[in-house]
Amino acid sequence: MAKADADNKKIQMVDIARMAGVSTSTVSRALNGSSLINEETRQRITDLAKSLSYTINLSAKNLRSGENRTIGVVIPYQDQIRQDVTDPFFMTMLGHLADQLTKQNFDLLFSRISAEHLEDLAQLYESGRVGGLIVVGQWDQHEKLNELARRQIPFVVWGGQLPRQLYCTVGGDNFNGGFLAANHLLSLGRRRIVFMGDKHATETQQRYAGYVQAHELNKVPIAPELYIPSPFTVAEAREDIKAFLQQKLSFDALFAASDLLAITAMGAITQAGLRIPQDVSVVGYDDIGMAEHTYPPLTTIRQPMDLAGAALVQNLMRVFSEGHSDSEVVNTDLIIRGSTCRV
Amino acid sequence: MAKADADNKKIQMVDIARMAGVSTSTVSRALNGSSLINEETRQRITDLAKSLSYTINLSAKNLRSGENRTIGVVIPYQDQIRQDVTDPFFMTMLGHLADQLTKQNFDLLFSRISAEHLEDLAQLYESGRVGGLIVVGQWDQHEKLNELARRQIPFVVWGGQLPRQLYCTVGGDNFNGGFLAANHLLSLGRRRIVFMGDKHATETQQRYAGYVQAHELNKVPIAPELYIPSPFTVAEAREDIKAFLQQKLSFDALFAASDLLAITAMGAITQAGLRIPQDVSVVGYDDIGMAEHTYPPLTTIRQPMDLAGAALVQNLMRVFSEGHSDSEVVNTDLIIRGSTCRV
DNA sequence: TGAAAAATTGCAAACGTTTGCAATATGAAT
DNA sequence: ATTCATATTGCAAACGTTTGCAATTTTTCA
Repeated sequence: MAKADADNKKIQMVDIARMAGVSTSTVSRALNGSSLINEETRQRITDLAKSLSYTINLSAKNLRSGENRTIGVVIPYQDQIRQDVTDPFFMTMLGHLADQLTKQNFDLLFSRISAEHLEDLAQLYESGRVGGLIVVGQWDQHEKLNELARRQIPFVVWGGQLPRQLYCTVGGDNFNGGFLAANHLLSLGRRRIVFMGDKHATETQQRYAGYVQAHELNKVPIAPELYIPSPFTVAEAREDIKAFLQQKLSFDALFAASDLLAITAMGAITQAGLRIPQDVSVVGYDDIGMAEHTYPPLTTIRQPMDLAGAALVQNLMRVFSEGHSDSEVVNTDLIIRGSTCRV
Repeated sequence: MAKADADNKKIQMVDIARMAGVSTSTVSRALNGSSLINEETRQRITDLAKSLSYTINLSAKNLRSGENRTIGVVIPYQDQIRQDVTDPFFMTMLGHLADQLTKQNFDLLFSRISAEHLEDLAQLYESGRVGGLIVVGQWDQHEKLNELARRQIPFVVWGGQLPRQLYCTVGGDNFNGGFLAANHLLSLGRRRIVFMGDKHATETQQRYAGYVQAHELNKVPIAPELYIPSPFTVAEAREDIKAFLQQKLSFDALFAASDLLAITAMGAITQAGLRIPQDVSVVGYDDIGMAEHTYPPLTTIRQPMDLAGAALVQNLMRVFSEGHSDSEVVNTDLIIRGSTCRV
């Protein structure tokens, strides 16, 4: 299976060496940019290699050198739902990570792993399959991640910072994001703002804290019934918000922990006969591509994904070289669109 | 960088062999399920390996055996836009592929490559990084893919079948999908159906052909001006449809080549003061998760992504073992929701 | 009981690189 | 010319597995 064809033998270092009239050592060094090699020789060899479209055998290289330029990227899924996390947010992140890693000459191994079994990540590293890991989404697995850190596995996490955290995270400023969203709504005169999201997830929790803080600063009390504990998946969210609407509670705004939730909510709200933004103003989170193109266009909190991807990779490199890296927070911005307006 | 720690030496076969009092050959065979090994011995060794949480070094294994259980998955991006393809469709596909590959004990190497430079895929294979490739999205690169097939690179493509195709594709029945969509609209009494999509892409082209066929069968002429040549990205789509609406052409339905386009179009149409579905009925393509939760919920063509992922993997295996595999078409279904109604 | 067959194991040579060290060639300094 | 430093190259031993073959043990059968 997937064996090299017997006939069409792949060209390798020894072939190049023979053709160039040098040893494989020289070829190896030339191709790796060693300073030991005569510049003219190097040129000759690299040209030859290129013209033969030689590609080095990575297994052999990794085996011998002990390095591994493959990074595992993991987007854990929630076990109960055993379903794809299709939020465009993740795809965007994945794209940026791929770009950054490629730029630094790393490969990206994509792995699906249950959030409940993050310990399986260790195996990915210990088998030599990957040289390090990037975990996108911390969910509520803080302890398991700490355990991995104790085992000296090199990894970084997209998520929020927590007390006594042994690993490096890069994340949006969730507190500030939550604050910006709620504060925006409050400043528009909204007073009964529904919060929608799963407070078990670290990031959502921090967004909620920002939401609370905005209320306090504006001296607006929070009605505890205005909370929809919806997870990140759309299917249940729809039911949750419908059930919420059934209760006929009075509310004039909604802040959702993701754009996907927000868009779903907008659908249900509109269907219930309420007008957006006049009756209910809505704010999302992430600024996924579609947010700009819904009707009305969605006001949301944007996280700079390109910077985030770069920061994740950079911090992982630091973990490699220094065994540790401080956590980092990237800015968040409020993007105001048509889904919010003054009362 | 990413080197194994010098102190905390990783356990390897020779260690297990020593502890079990056998040779590494025996350990290797035991762990690989060779029939040569005594059942009791195998049990002892596997238990030992598990208790030490031994993980085999893949580089060494691959190097020696010549196998490679890593599959490259490529979602080419359009060069001009040099931007993430964030359509949830791709993420869904990626998830299913990951599941299938994992189930068969393969790893998934995610690679970003420009659709214009598909030839770079060869290198991915020839360097031994991957044992085979899955290309998601054929776009308009038929010839380049044929060239790869000529070079004996084992790969399969998610996309449509074309004449004189040297490679294996798995795809939805795009013709039928287009037919179902248009026929549904026509049967509702719609007569001026806008088609939105990039006819350069093979798949879209075939959907268009189905759309044409439905018109012919229903003896409804197609107005050539009812075509919006929009690519798969949302940003431009928005402009395109706005420009279209400016023209004030009369139309009573819209069929978009992706749900993302359809949802974007719905936003613009609603904004222009037209009612969906009464004034304009809309049909999308893909049935992404959100389609059910827009307002109104989107009528669309569903492709069974789980089956598709499985079929892609299975066909790639066949390419491995037989050097070739016939192309395959998975069914498409019309999912009727609120965005379409009788005139 | 002995010989042949079958089952189980070990030896040692690969796999395609990298790299410490030795070897050679070149140039500089005496 | 000789010596010594420097620049460039090659030799050969790794890296951690797998696997053909030989070696050993056990079983079978006459």
